[in-house]
Amino acid sequence: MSDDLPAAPQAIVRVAVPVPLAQAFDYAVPAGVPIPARGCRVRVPFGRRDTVGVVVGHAEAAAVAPGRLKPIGEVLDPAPWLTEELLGSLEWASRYYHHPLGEVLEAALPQALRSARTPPTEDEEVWFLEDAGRQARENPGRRRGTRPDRLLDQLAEGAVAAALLDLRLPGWRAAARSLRQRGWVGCRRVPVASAPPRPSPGPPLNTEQAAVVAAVAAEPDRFVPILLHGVTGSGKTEVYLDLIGSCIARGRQALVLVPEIALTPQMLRRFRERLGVTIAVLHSGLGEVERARAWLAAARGDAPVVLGTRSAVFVPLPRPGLLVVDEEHDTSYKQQEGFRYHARDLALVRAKALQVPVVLGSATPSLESLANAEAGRYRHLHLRQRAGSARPPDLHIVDLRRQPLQHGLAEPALAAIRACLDRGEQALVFRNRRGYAPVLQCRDCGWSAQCRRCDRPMTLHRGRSRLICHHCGAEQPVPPGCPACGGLAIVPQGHGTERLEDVLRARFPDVPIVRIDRDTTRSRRARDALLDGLADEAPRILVGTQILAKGHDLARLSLVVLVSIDEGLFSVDFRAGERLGQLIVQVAGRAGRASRPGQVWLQTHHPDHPLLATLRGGGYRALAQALLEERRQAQLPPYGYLALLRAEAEDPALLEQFLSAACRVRPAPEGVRLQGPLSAPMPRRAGAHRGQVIVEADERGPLQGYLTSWLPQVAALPGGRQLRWSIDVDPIDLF
DNA sequence: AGCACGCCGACT
DNA sequence: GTCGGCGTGCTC
Repeated sequence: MSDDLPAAPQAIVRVAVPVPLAQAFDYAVPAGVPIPARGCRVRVPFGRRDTVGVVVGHAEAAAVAPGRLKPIGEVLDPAPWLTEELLGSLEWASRYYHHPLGEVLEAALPQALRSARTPPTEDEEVWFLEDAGRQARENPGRRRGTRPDRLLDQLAEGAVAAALLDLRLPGWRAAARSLRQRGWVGCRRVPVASAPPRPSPGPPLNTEQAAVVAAVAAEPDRFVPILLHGVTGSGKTEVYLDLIGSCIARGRQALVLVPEIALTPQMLRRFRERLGVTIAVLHSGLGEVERARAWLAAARGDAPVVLGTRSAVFVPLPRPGLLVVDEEHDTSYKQQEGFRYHARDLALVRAKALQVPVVLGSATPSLESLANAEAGRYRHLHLRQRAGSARPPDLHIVDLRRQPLQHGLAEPALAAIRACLDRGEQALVFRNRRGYAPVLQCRDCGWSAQCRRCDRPMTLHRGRSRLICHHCGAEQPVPPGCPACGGLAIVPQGHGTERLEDVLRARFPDVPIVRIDRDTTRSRRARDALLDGLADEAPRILVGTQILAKGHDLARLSLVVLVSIDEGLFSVDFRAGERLGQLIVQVAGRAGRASRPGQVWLQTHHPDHPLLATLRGGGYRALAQALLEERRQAQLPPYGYLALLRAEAEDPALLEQFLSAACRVRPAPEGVRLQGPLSAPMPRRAGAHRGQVIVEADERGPLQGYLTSWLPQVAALPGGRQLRWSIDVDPIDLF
């Protein structure tokens, strides 16, 4: 009888596999195996190997001949870790950034979940002393110093996690086993995140801060995008903490994104102490196990607060309540290789899908966000009051054309530093170039040290006695004489942080000088020591790069000198002006956080540059207005839309051939323009020749439509395999 | 991306 | 005669 029944239709799942291919692949689900839901990881045979993919759909019939359909190997998750919302947002991102879904999913999952291994459990094994063990420790005749004895000592104060015992007492397990048989010790599993909420109250909010909190509280379960424009020192973090606190109180999860360098132990401690909950932390410095643990804690809904950098935007939030993007203008939110997403933009996409408020905070908002606020798409809320000192810093411009510049620092700036130190305060000398000198040049024949793989000057690092290329990392010894003419007059040109440190040491021998850049913070220990030292309030001079531009409150800092900003004034990059304005304002914000107003001294050969005049006259707001107007006229973002096809190859002819073929392969429709082939602003890097095609459009829709039809044709171009190419939607720079 | 297959140069 | 170069094709 049952033989006559039609065979049950075979279940087919559509699986995204981590390969650079746009399609998903169909697999059969063997009879008797429960059909995995969307978002479940499955092990599948793929070509001649096995890989882990994610179920992205179900199908009635396979897209390939039944004979080619393979069965899935194993269902790795009984229930999906990826929520439907996250999967949907990732599918959106895959389409928007034109990056294969399988690779997007690969980027979103922690490494530990990308393989078939079982994910680390979220509870941990802890060992404790039984009463019998406690009595045994009292026995005066016990043999001291043996492993079992030391284990008893370890546990005497209370239960200890197995992971910690691994560190403190290598080889403890054998001892633990025998002691457990005697009933002296025991072990159990406890959840990691079991700290009861014990929030401590923060300072009372001022009216502006309270207004922001009220705006979010009014509509907690809706997508409300808020641009929180708060000057440095206005207490944006207090607003976040208050919002997160009420989010937790409603039993919801908050996701907070911060730029990489802003996520310091100090910040984490502040969050922990104020919110009184365990914070799941996700950043690049984490080990894979810790990373997976934090991710899973969020995915299970156990972590009330997730704090992380760019890739934390991919964390599942089963109980979503609030998204925060701190320093939303920061370019480190844009991934610059592979899947080139923008975490801030994806936070907006997710907040909309999750129907929760999203707060974008910055003292210097991106022009994109300002335009969105102006167009009414975001709510624009302000924090104008600086806590403590009432006044913004005074801006002084040093005209380098009228100043003899012996040492990179002009006399007025040096005098200001002296005066600052004499007041018992601290000065910050900011220079966006590490190393001793950006160029090493022969005075006789004009030769300069160039990187032969990048065609760019190499930076002299005098402490290490090396010439280093900051683009590809190539190193050379410093030549004793000019390699071109044999002369001995090779001299360093320009000033990096290392040289400024020397200059300042000679000029201010009585004052401690602390240099903070990638070279002095290379090792973790050195970095922690330097950052801990920042709390010191004695008079001194800090010299450094970007690293000093944000984070840390430096209570006694009252003077900031920007050594040179001229590169930023005349860069070819259309975002250079915006970046420079943000940098000046952010660095200036370091000064005068205490009771005294700060001073900012800015050295330039172009004191009359309109950017500086606007910034001086009307601050960041005025500058942003002016820059937005320029962008509008040039049809550049946020009033135009860009995508960039980048390519690099060893052979310049191959590059040219590929890019011009890409320009011809499909004509751009009305409203979309192709520009190229162009050579990249840095035409050679690490030996590779680099070029690009710019795709411009007046609207997002036509740009997306064109990319969707164009890119498959670009991918099919002959020769595409001999070079590296990628597409960058909403590029952040044109390099 | 992997990983195979496949056709032409210098080696045990 | 093979080991091995990387061009091209495929992966449900």
